[in-house]
Order: sequence, then C-alpha cells, then structure tokens
Amino acid sequence: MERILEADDGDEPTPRGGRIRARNKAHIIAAAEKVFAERGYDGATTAEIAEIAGLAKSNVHYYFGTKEAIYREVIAGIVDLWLKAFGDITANDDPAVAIPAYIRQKLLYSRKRPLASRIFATEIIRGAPILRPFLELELHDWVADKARVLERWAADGKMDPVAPHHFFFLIWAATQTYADFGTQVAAVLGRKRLKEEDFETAIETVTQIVMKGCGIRR
Amino acid sequence: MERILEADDGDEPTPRGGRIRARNKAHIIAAAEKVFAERGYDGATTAEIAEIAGLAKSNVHYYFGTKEAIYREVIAGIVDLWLKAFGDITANDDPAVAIPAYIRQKLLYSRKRPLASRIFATEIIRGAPILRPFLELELHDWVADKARVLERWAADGKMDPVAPHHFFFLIWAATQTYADFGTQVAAVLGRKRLKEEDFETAIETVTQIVMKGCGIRR
DNA sequence: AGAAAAATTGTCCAACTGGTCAGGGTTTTT
DNA sequence: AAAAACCCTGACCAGTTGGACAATTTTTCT
Repeated sequence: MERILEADDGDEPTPRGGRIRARNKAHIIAAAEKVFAERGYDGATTAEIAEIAGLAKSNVHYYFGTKEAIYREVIAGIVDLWLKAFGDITANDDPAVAIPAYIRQKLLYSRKRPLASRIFATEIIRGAPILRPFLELELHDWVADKARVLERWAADGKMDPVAPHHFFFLIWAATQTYADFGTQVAAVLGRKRLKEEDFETAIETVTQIVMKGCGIRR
Repeated sequence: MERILEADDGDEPTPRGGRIRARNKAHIIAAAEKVFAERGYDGATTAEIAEIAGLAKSNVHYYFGTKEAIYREVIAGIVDLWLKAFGDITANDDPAVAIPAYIRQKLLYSRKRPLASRIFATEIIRGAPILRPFLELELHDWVADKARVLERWAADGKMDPVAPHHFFFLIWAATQTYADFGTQVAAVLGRKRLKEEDFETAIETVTQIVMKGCGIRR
C-alpha cells in the first residue's frame, strides 16, 4: 500500500521471494486507481488496468479474481487516507492551530492524491455501495466526537457556535473540490494544470474564510 | 443556450413533429438523468433508460440516435441550471444581499435537482469531455467578471480582499456537496435522507461562515 | 539438482451492449 | 378519405468485457 501513485519504470532487477506478488499487486492497484478515477467503475476495463500495470489481463485475474475485488482494495486504501487525514483534534487543542492544520492537511491530499479523492467522490455519488458502512460507523462517530469538541470550544469562547457537522461538510467540500473538480478549477483559472501556488492560495483563502467566519482568533 | 454543446452532430434541419415527440423526449431525458446519475455514463444502459421512460429500447433510439446524444442533451439542461443560478451580481449590488441570495439559490438547486448536480460532478471528474468548452469560455468569463465585482467591493470597504476565484470555488463546493455527497452527509447526520431542516441549517451555516469570513457586514 | 509452488499467458466464451432495420401502426394534413 | 408524416417495435447483429482454464515458464524450497 506504499507506492500507490505512478507505476515506476519497468526494469528493476526482479525482487525475489513472495515479493513478486506484492510488487504486482501494487502495480495493479496503482493502475486501477488511475483507470477507475478517469473512467469510473463501469467504464474501467480490466484490460486497460492490466496494460497500464504492464501485465497480461489473465495475470491480473490471477491476483484479483474479479474487477470488484480490485475496486474494493483501491477503496480500502482511500479510506486509510481519510483516517490519516482525520488527525487528532481534541478539546485540549487550540482551534487556532488545529483547524488550519486540518485544512492544510486535507488540501495537501487533494494535491498529492487527486485520483484517490476522485474515486472516493464517485463512490459516494453512486450511493456508496461499498463505503456505506464506513460512512455510517467510523465517519459518523468521528464527526459526533468532533462535534463535542467544537461545542466545547464554543462554550469556552474560543469560537462562534457553529453547526458542527456542517462545519466539517464545508471544510471537506472546500478542500476536496481542488481534486474532484480540478478540471473546473483549472479551466476557470485559465490554467492547463493547477500549480503549487494555486494550492497555496487555496489554503490561504479557505483558512482565512473559515477561521474568521467561525470567530477563531489566530 | 443549448447551442453551446452541439459540437459534433449535424443539427437536424427542421424541428420535428408534435407533442408526442416532446412528451417522449422529456420522459427519456428524465429517465436518463436518473440513470446517468446513479450509474455514471458507462454504467448507464439505454435499456434501463428505456424501461424507466416506459418505452421500447428501439423507440429511445428513434428519438436519440445514440447514447451520447442523450447524455449531451441531459448535460445541456444542466448547464442551463448553472446559468440560471448565476444570477446577476453587479458592483452596484450590496454584497450583504447578493451573496446570501446566491448561496441560497445554489443550495436550493442541490435540494431540488440533486441528480443534475451529480451528473455535472461526474462529468467534471471524468475530465469534462463534453463540458470543457463551457468551463473555459462561459464559466471562465463569468468568474472573471465577478472577480472584478469582488475587487470593487473590497476597494469600497464592503468586504475583505479575498482571492475572488477561490471565493467562488468555496461557495460552489460548499453548496453542491449537499447534492453530490448527499449520501455522506445523510450518513454522518444519522439520517436516511436529508430533510428540509438540514438544508435550512446548511444555508445558515454556509452563509454565516462565508459572510463573516469575508467581512461582509449584514 | 529436482520437486513443489508460484507466476504467466494465449485461448476461449457466455453475457451484455449500443445500435440497425424492415415492417406495421397511428396521427396529422390535405 | 387518402396520403403523408410520424411513431413504434421485435428481431437481429457485431463488438466488447469479465472471467475461466489448461498449458507452460519461472521462482522457491528441500
């Protein structure tokens, strides 16, 4: 689950032992992430995944019995990303520090792992057939917990009282849009691709509006 | 308005026939919106569209030669929605009125036309094969125009100086998330479906954070 | 080295999909 | 009431796709 982005160039000396399996599975997952992101679940073909992974289609089916199995593993990796990005926000933290850090973290994932974000997005849009348990259990509880933190902060005068759930919806939306809607953002900015500075401006703008908008003194 | 998207097909020379045609095409478009929204472009089948529309598959192909033609027409309708939601924001308007109205308008579309919003989202995520011209021309120019309005407002002390493009990215994201990610929002809120009051809270929260965050005095 | 395990691939196929078409039915126009 | 225009459909088809499988090669283990 380490090397997930670009398939690396072809000819490292072949690793030995059971590593062939690990390496090939990683290549398949990386290729699948790309294909699922740009074609969607149904649009993706195991043939294209195999080609990008540099394997024969039948070999892909040797490692993953079905296309859905590949998809599930891709999704599992994406959930890990979310869990990492959660961070640890507690009532003891200073919102003036924790919130900007969270926004930055989220936005950096949009920059570094846009494909993952897009797959996550289409999975949700499709009605979350795979991710529903995650949403209803882990995510629900996490937000419920953080909602208490926000209320505590509000009670302590560290921020305005804000509907806590919707506070997170706004941050998630505002940060993921730079991955999911990257095409739109780039087009509107008149760019071909988003640059580093675009993400810097995004971080500043989102942070500024959210912080001041919630009355968090920096 | 619809001309925007007619890139490839040779237009029919004469607008055809009667009310049967209009009615059936409307049924097909409505069905297609549903199917495209929950299955994606590739996942959608003309057979399912036909079934939901209450027509034989061959009859669907009688009205729309190809699946892509159906998709293009669905997309065209969605662009109209966007254009309507644009509203007329000018430098003469009071941001304390215009911005909340815009947010509300956008959020209401998420409530009333979630399927349209989701199709728009997947189209963008796919790389906007159909919508790219719209993004690079109409939308780009509209935002460029509104950017000047925001700068004027800032110069007049009516709001803080905020990167104008990113200001809109945030509003679009924060409002459309209630349609595109409705499944996630509902799961986190512990609901089966979003209720009227959820949208009311959303409107309040987003408006509050954006307004105060940009220093717009209400 | 030799056996066992793992990896690889070409071939094959059943299911499905978008789309065609000829023929027949229905509505509108003249 | 014909003709003309429009509407409808079952049957059909060619291309694609996920997946199965047996045969073969490569790697690992003893």
